[in-house]
Amino acid sequence: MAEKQYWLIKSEPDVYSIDDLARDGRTGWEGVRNYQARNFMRDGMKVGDLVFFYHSSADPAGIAGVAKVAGRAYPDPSQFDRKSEYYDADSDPDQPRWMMVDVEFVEKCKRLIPLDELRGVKGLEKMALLKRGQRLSIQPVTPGEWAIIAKLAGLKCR
DNA sequence: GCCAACGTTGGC
DNA sequence: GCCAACGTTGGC
Repeated sequence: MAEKQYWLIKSEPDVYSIDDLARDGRTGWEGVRNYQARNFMRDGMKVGDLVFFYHSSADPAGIAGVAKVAGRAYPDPSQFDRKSEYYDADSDPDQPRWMMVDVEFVEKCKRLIPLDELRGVKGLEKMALLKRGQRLSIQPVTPGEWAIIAKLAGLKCR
């Protein structure tokens, strides 16, 4: 049994927020069109892995809650949907280019932890999210980083 | 294989 | 709305 891993996924709350996930319970994380992010979903994410739900392009941006990986990666159907904004004409149905996972709501932070605050927290100096110019929408989180943030956010799952 | 041009992300 | 940073594309 592989060690449980931790992740972070970004979402613009105007598009899909932690409250939306709480309402839906579970959702498909479709539309990821970046190879590195795809690889994390396809090769890294395992059922039960915990995921920080990060609000990007928000005021303030920050960590809003926790989800968990609900299933292994599967081909993202939106890549074959001509009407979808995520349609990819170059993706071969026999060898789908883009994958997605389902995520399940776990809990909401007692308070949102703003990006600005994270930058000042001891122990998070090397966190991927805080690196300059970091745009990756799916990132691994170390157990140490998880523990620090979970405590700050008053989360039950640590 | 290089790299300029272009498109996108996301903080501010 | 601006723009720095970055990923992708395509000409050569």
